[in-house]
Amino acid sequence: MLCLAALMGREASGYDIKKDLEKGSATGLIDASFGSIYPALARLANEGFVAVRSEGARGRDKKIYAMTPEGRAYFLRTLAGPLPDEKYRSPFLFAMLFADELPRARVRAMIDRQIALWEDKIQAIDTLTGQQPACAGENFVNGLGIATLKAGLDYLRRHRAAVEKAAQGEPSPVGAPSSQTSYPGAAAPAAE
Amino acid sequence: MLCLAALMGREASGYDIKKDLEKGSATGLIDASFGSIYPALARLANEGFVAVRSEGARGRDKKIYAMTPEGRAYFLRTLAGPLPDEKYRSPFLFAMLFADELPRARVRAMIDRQIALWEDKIQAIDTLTGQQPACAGENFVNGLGIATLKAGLDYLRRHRAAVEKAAQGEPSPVGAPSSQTSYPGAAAPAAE
DNA sequence: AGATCCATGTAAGACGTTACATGATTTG
DNA sequence: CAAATCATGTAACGTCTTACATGGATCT
Repeated sequence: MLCLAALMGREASGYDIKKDLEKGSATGLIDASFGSIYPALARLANEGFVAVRSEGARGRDKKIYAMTPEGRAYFLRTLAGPLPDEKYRSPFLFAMLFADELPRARVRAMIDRQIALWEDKIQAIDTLTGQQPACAGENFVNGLGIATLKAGLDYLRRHRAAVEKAAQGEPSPVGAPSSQTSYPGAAAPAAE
Repeated sequence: MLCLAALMGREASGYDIKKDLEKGSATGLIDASFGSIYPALARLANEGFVAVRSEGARGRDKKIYAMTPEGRAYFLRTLAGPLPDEKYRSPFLFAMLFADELPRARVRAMIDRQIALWEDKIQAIDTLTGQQPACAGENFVNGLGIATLKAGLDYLRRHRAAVEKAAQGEPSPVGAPSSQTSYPGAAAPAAE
């Protein structure tokens, strides 16, 4: 699916596809490693959804893949069919659920980092949007990304004080929780 | 990690943990199947991070797990350590990237569905927030979720017209792309 | 009585990443 | 000349989901 998507726009080698995904506006939304790209391309070629052409450019052996009409039809048919649920895995948000139990300095650092990450992502999308002309679909997705990222940033900036206040005040060298909430028989800190 | 998180708030059986995750405000953010929960609990018990107690309530054999001080320390230490990157997998956004090539009716339906999903999620968070008292961390995460979801909804409503206009106008029974963009030798539609 | 819920666990399989193995070419 | 980049692929490993196997209890 991913490889087919990459080949909708142009012909490419496995290596090219990896680069495209890294540089694309949608990092974190879409990515794949060589270990999945190469087998996927081989399978797609086998099924007739892509065509391979070897190119010995300057002595290198390079396999250039291109979508076939069957591949295109299959791809669009799949996209138009029922889609799986979306999934958002955020270790940051997961950690924030327990901000009350974490040292304040760490909570601050995590939020700082998240703000920086989201700012960078907005920046990256902006830059890419300025560079290449995009179709309506891409503009739509990029715009949606920017809108939600901005809303997230805004929320983080406005509400961070509340969580940070609730976090554990004592720096306490490393990981020794200062107030145990309500555990029967839980008193010994156990450093390691 | 997930199981430890669930056991931060209360004692529970594997079954209970699954239910908690399903009913928690963070569906899509956090989930796990029995196939991963039970082995995880066994491993954690083996490592001394949780304690097991069998309870033959009404003849049923039920294993109730509770966090140990070691487990608690381990959990908080991990959360305070370096966190992996966040990942957002959205088949919807992925499909929208190619909205220009999809039938307009399908694009409309997908956006309608996404709006409904996000509305439901906001509703679910609101309801849960009203029911149970939460710590600062949970309120923070819930608030952030609502803020970004609302921004997303707002964006979808304001900009959907643009993508829908760019999508393929001809309904054309099923999956036959009406305008091939620029593929050398791509003329035969190939229904299947 | 039959369906549904409570409850645990195993096995098979899908999927994806990391690391390894290899080698040419370009750049500093 | 060394380092980075281009380029492909395999193998090991981990993680998770699905499906299966099992059985008591509760509800209709």
